[in-house]
Amino acid sequence: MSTSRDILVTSALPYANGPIHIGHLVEYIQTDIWARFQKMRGHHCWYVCADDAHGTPIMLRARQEGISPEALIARVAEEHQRDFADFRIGFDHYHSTHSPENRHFATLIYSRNRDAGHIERRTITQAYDPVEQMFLPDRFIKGECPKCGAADQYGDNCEACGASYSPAELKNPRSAVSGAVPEQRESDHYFFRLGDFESLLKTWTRGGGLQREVANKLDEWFAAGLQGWDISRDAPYFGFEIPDHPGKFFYVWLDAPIGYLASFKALCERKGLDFDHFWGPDSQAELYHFIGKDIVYFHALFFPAMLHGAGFRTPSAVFAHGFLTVDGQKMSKSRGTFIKARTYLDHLDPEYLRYYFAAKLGSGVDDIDLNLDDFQARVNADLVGKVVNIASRCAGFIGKRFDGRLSATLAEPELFADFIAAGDSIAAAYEKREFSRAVREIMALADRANQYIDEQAPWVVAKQDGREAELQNICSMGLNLFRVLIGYLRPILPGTAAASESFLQIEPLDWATLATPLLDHDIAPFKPLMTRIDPKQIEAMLEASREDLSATAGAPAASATAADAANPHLSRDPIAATIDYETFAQVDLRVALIREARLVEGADKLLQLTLDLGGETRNVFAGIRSAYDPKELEGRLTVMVANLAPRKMRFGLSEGMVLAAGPGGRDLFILSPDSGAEPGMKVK
RNA sequence: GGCUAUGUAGCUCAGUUGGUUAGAGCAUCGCACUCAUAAUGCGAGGGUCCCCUGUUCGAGUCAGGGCAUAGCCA
Repeated sequence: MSTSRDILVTSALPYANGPIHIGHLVEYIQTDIWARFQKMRGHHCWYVCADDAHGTPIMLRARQEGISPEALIARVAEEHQRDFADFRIGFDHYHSTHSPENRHFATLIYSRNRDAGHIERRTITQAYDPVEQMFLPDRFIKGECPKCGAADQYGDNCEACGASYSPAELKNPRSAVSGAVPEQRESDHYFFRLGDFESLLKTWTRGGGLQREVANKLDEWFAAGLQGWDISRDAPYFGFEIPDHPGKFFYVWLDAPIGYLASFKALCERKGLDFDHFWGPDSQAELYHFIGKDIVYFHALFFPAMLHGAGFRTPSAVFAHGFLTVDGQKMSKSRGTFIKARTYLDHLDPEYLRYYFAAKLGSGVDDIDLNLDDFQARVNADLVGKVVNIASRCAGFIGKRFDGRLSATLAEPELFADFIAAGDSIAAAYEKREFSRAVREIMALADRANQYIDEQAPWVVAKQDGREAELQNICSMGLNLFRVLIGYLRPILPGTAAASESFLQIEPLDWATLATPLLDHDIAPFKPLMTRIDPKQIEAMLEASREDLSATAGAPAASATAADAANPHLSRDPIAATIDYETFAQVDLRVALIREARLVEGADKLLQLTLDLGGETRNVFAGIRSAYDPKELEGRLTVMVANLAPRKMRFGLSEGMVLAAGPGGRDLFILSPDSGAEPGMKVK
């Protein structure tokens, strides 16, 4: 084996506003397999990660939950780490971007780039929410698509027609936070001059550390010209304040990748490692970032440029992977295929998913599909039927007839040598992240092991007197083949490997010791190492995932694709997940008489309604001015949500809402009960 | 719309620099076996390699144009 390498690997940082799901796990499992493989090869490999804890979505979510952002990210960090640990993701350290180390490095990298002239100030115009008194990220502005007119689209692109545009182009824009009409306001922002690093980046791109597809993408970006990158955000913002610019904060995407440094720094403190050996400008250590293909931009352009500008080394390589689909389609909440890590763990063994992903992962950026029927068939056939079964077939004889003792000699040294020789090719596949190839080769060996046992027919030998030594040799040979197989699978199946090691009563396997067969050795009684997947478990997991959704009713339903546009309403606004009656009954709908309707001074979308509930009146602001003249509403009956929390608006307190359908503009239609209904009647 | 990928058996995927009759696992069917968690072994059937047009003695592989799917467009 070659000399020991110093390797630092990372997975992208999960965002701290929600739980880990099986889509995330593709990356953590991929990275973990690679890191475990490197460790088995005897290299000094460190695997670090962290929660990405800053930004507007976290700030707003915390506010929505009525807790501080710190409390939110602390809770999520705990959930994330429990999920990762249960999937046997073997981080050497897990940190947070909201940490002193990260503040230190973010500030350092910023100030060094600033001092070198790579930061410039520009005044930009941005949407501003006058009610919340904050600037709005594109995702927090909603309105009608300027191309197709679909209502309720985000500020960056349209989910109905796929158009992309700037928030300023949206028709009837409004803040997703307060509902207010956004204003355009100016603000000073700080930009990282990415263009200063074009030649560095071109050299780095050609350095061989990037996948072909990713390098192609970069060439495209080079051709388009590198633009400055806005790295600041205005208060209020949950993040790090820029030291020399009070009221300005580092954009979350600035300090997220810097979290790799911060997390590793914390590991260095714990383990006494030399940080500069890995991150210094002349570092000879290897540095790899595993990421999803959607964030190549940040990792292959900004991050290396900022590191270089601040006097750190650039990554050896960035490894992008594709997305996960389930049964050939995007994960869907309504189909139950939006499966959280925890939901999976409640029903299935993590080893199954680790194996299945490994069996499908290559070094490219292709999406991979979790086909649930295939998943069950493949895990049962390969792992239980083939691999674990080898141990099971042999262990009984060794236990019952030889008191758990393996032979002192190896029955088929040539076959064993073939198994060991195959290790080079398997290792090469692991090294290149061609896990699916490694799995194919390992399974071909498992087939040979089963063929060997079949040819030798120990169950026949066992019935013949005087052939005891032969029987012991055959079964010992089978168990030695099993030991090599489980060694090869160890990066993928750490749990099964550990159980096998304790069955064989051996130290944790590494690549080098596999070549020495286990002879004249006592093993423990055999216990099943892995059980089959029952389809009921998968069905129960899907069912639970559907239930997860109803627990969070009110979350936006899965977005519809432009393809199923037969009915534009259903495709723009898909039917939400099923809820039970109790959930529905929480909404108190009442028949209301519109006693008075008035225009609202200063609001071009609102009408102020005075609603009579038969003994109680409510003041409600309704966004229906574009469709109704106040006079035509007075005296009408309609339906309102009577127990909606009052909302303070600029024009007063709104104590409920009236129900209306339609995309907006003139096409808004409020509900009316049939004649006979009286104000205050409950709708149920 | 532009760009980057992907499209091979019912399912999931291999197919190296173009080279005989396109492969594997699962599923299906037949046979054998009964040590093993109904596991295993042997064998069979199953293909318009998305479509079209080229290049070539020869194309799953290369080029051009379509179609479908996914992602990116800061």
